[in-house]
Parts: sequence; structure tokens; C-alpha cells
Amino acid sequence: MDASTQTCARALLEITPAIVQAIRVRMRAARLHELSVPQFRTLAFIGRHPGCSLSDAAEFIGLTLPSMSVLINGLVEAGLVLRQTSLLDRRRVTLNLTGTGASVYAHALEGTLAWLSQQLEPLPEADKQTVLRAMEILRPQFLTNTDATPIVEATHA
Amino acid sequence: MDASTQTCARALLEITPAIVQAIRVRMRAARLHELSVPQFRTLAFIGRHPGCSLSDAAEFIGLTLPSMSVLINGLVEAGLVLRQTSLLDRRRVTLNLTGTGASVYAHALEGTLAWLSQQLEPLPEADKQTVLRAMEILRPQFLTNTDATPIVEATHA
DNA sequence: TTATAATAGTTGCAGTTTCTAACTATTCGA
DNA sequence: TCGAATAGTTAGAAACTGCAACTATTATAA
Repeated sequence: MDASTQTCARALLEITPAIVQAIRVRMRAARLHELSVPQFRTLAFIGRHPGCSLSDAAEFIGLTLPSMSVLINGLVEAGLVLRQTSLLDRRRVTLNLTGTGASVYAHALEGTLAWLSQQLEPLPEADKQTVLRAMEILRPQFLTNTDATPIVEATHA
Repeated sequence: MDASTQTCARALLEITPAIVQAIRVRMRAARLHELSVPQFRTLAFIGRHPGCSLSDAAEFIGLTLPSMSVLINGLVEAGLVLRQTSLLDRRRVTLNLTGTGASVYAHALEGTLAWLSQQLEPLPEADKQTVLRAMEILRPQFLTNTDATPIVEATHA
């Protein structure tokens, strides 16, 4: 294991939790759209993968199936997500955003993004580019391929 | 707000929580050193700031004072941290790692670092450098200055 | 065709984490 | 010296998460 890998790992381990904690605090402070970080990420996933299953969401977010089931409970009770039994396989569950869910997500995204942008704004352009490139580099390492979910039966009223 | 700032913010918001979640899962899976991410970060902070106060730790980690008090409770009960009343100001609490605390932290760091390095290892050298630079750019934006704590009465047996 | 196995979720239970509100103890300032 | 400010703690509640055990459905194979 070369030194640069170690240094890089150490920096990631130090910085990324701090960033996420800052995001968490900011999201909690904005009482308007009461979403936890996992809830927010789950809404984003469902938005990108209408009709996905519970397992899909659990694997992507990094939660166990029971935990995701509970998380989805909360989102369903809040009226943000629609949980329906799949017609193709009645063991499976089909997840979709409700209109409210989509708009709550959009609002949370907008608010968090505005705040985050404000934090980044003073950085020189080159630095922003570096950060952006770094995120693109890390994406495939830590985000199980986002677009593997077959988008079938997205809606079936 | 220029577009690159927005794009950068969006990427951060998408990727960093995924990285931290992966770290969390990995740390939980490694039953050996049973530390949550905030506990781990707190141990790191105390290690770098022997004799720091509860408030110092709370502010750095991004928790409220009561939450940090409880978190420290756990670490004290686990024998990882020493909580003593400050001699200079008896309202204050003085935090230090125990020998066990230092070694548990070192083990957790080592294990997590090894795993994280393994994830990064396949990346080309240039990419690692980009990631490292990005972390250094983000550090001051999201990590309240780590070295502002006056290191007094680090120990007073 | 039917029994067994595998898959997808849910529920119950427990342990943590984190918050707010209310409290105690100590120190500072007028 | 008395009131205000500071540092922490405790109590109570809600949310998050995991494991174990369960149900329901589908696939496999004898």
C-alpha cells in the first residue's frame, strides 16, 4: 500500500464525516422540510428509480432490509412515498414518490444546496473544479451503480 | 451563484453521505472496536487536544452539549476516556484518553484506514492526488479550526 | 404435482443516538 | 454580595438501526 493511498484515505476519513455532520445539522435546523439524511437520500433514489423495490433502496442507501422498511414506513406515513405490492411479483414492493414527496424533496434539495453553495462560493474556481472532479472520481467507488434498476411498472394505478 | 458552485455542491451532497455511510457500515461490521463514527471522531479530537473541554468537543463534532455529554458517558464507561473536573474552573470538564482509549482508537483507525485504502488503491495516482487536494480544500470550510484549543492542564493526576 | 428451498418484506424487540427543556454548580461583573 | 452568564448534567421523548423470527410468495426439483 503506497503512501499516497494512505494519506488520501486518512484525509477522507477525517473530512467527509465532518461535511456530512454539517449537512445533518443544517438539515435539522431547517425545520421546514423535516428529513433525515437517509430519508433525503432515499427520496432522491426513489425519484431517480420510480418503481424500485425496497431491497434496491436498502442496498443503495446502505441499510438492512428491516431498517429500510421502517424508514419507508415513516415516509409513507408522512405522505411522501407510495408503497404498492408489485403486480409481477407479489412478494416485491414498488416504491414511488407522491406529488408531495417530490416537492418536499425538491425543497429540501434546494435549501441544502443553497446553503452548501454558500459554503463553497468563496473558493477559487480552480478549487471548485478540483472538488468536483474528486467527487466524480469517488462516485463509482462508493455508489453502487445508480442506474442498474430496471424501470418497470413505474406506476400502475 | 455560478453554475460550477451549484454543480460542486450537488456532487458533494450526493457523494459524501454515501462515503460516510460506507464507513459506518464498515465500522459496525468490524465488531472488534465497537465505535460509532461520532465516537471515533471524538476520540480523535481528544487525542489531538488532550485536556479539552466538553464544549470544545461538542462544537468540533457538531453535537449539542447534552448529546456530547451522553456520548462521553459512553466512552468513560467503556474506559476509553477520562473525565475530570478542571482545577482552574470547576465548571469545566477536562477530557483525556486513557491508555485503552488511545489503543482502541489506534486500532479502529488502522482497520478503517486499511479498508478505505483498499477501496482507493485501484485508482490511478493522479486521481488520488485530486481527491487528496479536494479534501485539503474542503477541510477549512467544514472543520472548525482544529488547533484553537489551549492545551493547558493536559493531565493533572 | 407437490414438497422444499429461496426470495421479499414485515414485525418485535433492544440498544444507540440525538434532541429540547429544565436543572445544578461555578464563576464573573456591577 | 447579588444577579447574570457559563459549563455540564439529567430526564424524557423520538428517531434510527440492527438482529431474530415471522409471513407470504415464487422457484426448483423429485
